[in-house]
Amino acid sequence: MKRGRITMNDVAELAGVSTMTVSNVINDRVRVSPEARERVLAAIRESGYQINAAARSLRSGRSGVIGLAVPQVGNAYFGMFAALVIEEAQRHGYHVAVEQTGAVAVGEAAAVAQSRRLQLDGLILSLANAEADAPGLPLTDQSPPLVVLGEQDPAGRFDHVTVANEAGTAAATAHLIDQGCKRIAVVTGGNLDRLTMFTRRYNGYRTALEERGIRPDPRLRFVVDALSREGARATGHRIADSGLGVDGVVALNDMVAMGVIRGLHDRGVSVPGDVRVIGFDDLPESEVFIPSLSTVRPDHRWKAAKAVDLILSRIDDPLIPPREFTAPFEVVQRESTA
Amino acid sequence: MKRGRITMNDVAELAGVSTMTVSNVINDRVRVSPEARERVLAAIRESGYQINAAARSLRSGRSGVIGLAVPQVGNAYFGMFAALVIEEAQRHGYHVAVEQTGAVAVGEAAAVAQSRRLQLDGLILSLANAEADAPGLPLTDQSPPLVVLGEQDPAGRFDHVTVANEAGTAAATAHLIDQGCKRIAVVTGGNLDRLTMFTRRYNGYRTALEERGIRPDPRLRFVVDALSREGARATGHRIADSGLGVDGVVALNDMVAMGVIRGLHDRGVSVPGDVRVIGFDDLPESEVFIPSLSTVRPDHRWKAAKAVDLILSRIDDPLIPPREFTAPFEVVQRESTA
DNA sequence: TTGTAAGCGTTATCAG
DNA sequence: CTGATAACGCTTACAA
Repeated sequence: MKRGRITMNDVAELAGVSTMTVSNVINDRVRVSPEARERVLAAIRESGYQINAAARSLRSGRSGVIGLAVPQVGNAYFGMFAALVIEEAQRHGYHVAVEQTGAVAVGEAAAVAQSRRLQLDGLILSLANAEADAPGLPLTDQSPPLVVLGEQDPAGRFDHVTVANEAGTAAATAHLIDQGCKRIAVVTGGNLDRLTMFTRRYNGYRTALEERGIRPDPRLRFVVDALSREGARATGHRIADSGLGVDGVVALNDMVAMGVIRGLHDRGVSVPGDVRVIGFDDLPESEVFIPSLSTVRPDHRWKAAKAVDLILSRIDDPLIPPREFTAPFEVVQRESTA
Repeated sequence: MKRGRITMNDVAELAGVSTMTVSNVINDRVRVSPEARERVLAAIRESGYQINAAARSLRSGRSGVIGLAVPQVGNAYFGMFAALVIEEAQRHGYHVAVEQTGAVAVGEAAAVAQSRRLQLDGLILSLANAEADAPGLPLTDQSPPLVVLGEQDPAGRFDHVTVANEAGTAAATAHLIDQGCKRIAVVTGGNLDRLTMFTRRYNGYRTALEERGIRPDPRLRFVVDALSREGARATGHRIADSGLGVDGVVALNDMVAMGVIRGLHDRGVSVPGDVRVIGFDDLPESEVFIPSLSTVRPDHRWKAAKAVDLILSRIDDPLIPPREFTAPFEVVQRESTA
C-alpha cells in the first residue's frame, strides 16, 4: 500500500493505462474497452482510491452537491424537511450541504454567498426572515441555480415551491366552524406587514370567517412573542385568561398549536372539551400528542421532490423561465377538534 | 463589472498588486502594508469577489469544513444536536457538512469515505448501528480526524464523547423507586448482544434495581419493534395489556417515552396516576407534552462543544492519544413521575 | 513587504 | 478507443 495520498495517476500506473482512461472509467464518459475498464476497477479496489472532490470541482466547475438553507435544523419541521431533501437528492446522485440561516436576512444572504464559494450546483433556500428592511440576496451571475421556499419571492424571479398557506388555513378554520366553534381565535407570528407565511395564514383565517359570514374580531388575534414552544404556551395562558369566550383556535403551525394546548391545559381548559385547536404541518409528534392534533398536512415529500427536480432541471438549462408550484394539502382531523 | 468568474488574479489586477498579496490579505497571513491591504479590500468589494473553496482546498489540503454524520436529521434529538454542533463550529470559523447514516453500518462507512473525498478537516460520527456483523469503518491514513459519539468504540482508537447512559438510566430508575414504584418496566431497543446505547441504558436499569434489592423480572423488559413513535405507542399498548401490574416505565429515550404514554392513554391508563414514566434526552417538546415528561437531561451543548474541541485539537496535532469524555447529566422531574 | 514560479488532482480538448 | 497536454484558481516556497 502506497503511502501518502493516492491519486488518479497512481491508479493509472497500477492499471497500466493513462490517467484519462481512469477518469473515463470513473465518470462513465466515453466508451472504454472492457479489459481496460476491468483493470482500472481492480486497481481502484486494490489501492482504496477515492476521487478528490476538490480537484474535480475545480476543474469541472461542478461539485455534485446542492445546498439546503433552512432557518434551523433543530426545528422539527425543518429537520424533517431536510431529511426528505437529502433522500430525494441522493436518488439523483447528489449530496446535500445543509446551512442554517437563523431566519434572518444576513443568514440567508450568507447562505447564497456560501453557495458560490463552495461551488454548489444549486441552492434550495427557505426564506423566512420577517425583517421589514431586509436587503436583497447577494446574487451574481456566478450564483448557482436557486429554488426558493416560503412566501418571500415578491419579484417572481426564482423557481418557487410553496404550500397552500391561505387555502390550508382557510380549510382549517372552516373545519372549526363545521365543528360548531363560534369564537375562533387565531395565533400568528410577528410582523404582518410583509407578505410572510404568517400573513398568508392569517389571511386564510380571515377569508374563511368572512366566507361564512362571521365578522373577524381583532381581539381574537393573538401574536406569539417568541416563535417557540414556550412562547406558544404563554399565548395559551393569555387565551385562557382573556375572558373572550374562545372555543376554537387556529394556530399558525403544529409546534405553536401544541404549546397553546399545553398553556390551556395549565389553566384547566380542556382540549377539545372546552376549546378545539387545529395546527398546520402535521409534524411526526402531532399524532402522538395528547390530545392528538388536528392539522393541515401539506405533502412534504412532494415539496422536497419538487424542489430537487426544479434545481436539477435548472442545472441542465439555466435559461428556462421561473416556475412556481404549490404543494397539495389535506386537513387531518384528530382528537384536538373532535 | 467583469463577466465570467472573478478570480484572485482579477482582484490583484484591479488593486494593482500581485495575486499573492491578495491571498495574504484574505488569509491574514503575513504582514501586508496598510495601503496595499486597503486597495485589495476595495477591489474585493468592488468586484464582488468570492474565494473559490475548491481551489483553496485542492492546494492547501484543508477545506475549513468538518463533517457531522448522524442517523437522521429528522429525528428530534439529532436535529437539535446538529444545530448545536453547527453553532460551535461556526464559533471557531468552521463550516459543517451534515451527512445521514440511516443508523446502518454501510451508511456510517459511506460517511467516512465521503469525508475523505470531500477533504473534510474532521468528522464527528454518531455511531448507532446495531448490526451484529457490522464491518469496520473504512479508515485509511488519508481519513480526517475522527470523533466518535455513541457507544460503539470497542477498540478505544478514537476520540470519544458519550453520555452517561448507564448512570443516567440508573438515576432515572432510582427516581421511580423513590416515587414508590414497585413494578418497573423498561422499554429498550433491539439487539442487546452488542454494546449499544440500548444495552447500556438497559444495564443502568438493572443496576439500579439490584442496588435497591429488587430482582429484575425479565417479563418487564419490553422491546420496541420499530424505533419510532408509533412503535413506542404499540409498546404502550402491550404494557397496558400485559396484566403484569406495571406501575413505572423507564423508557430508553424521550421519543419512546412519549409514544408509550400515548399508548397507555389509548388504553385508559393514566400517567402519572396509574403508571409513572421517565425518559432520556430532554427534547424541546418534552416540557410541553401532556403530561410534561420527567427525563434524564445530558448537557447537549457541552457534548457538542467537546466534540468540536476534540476535532480541532486533533487537526492541530493528529498524534495525541485518543481521549474519552462523558457529558454531565441531571434528572429532571416533571409531571409524568409526580 | 512583495512578487515569481510551480504544482495540488482532476477533466476538456484534441491528436493518435 | 486511448493518451498527451494544458488548464481550473489557489497557496507553498523561495527570490527580490
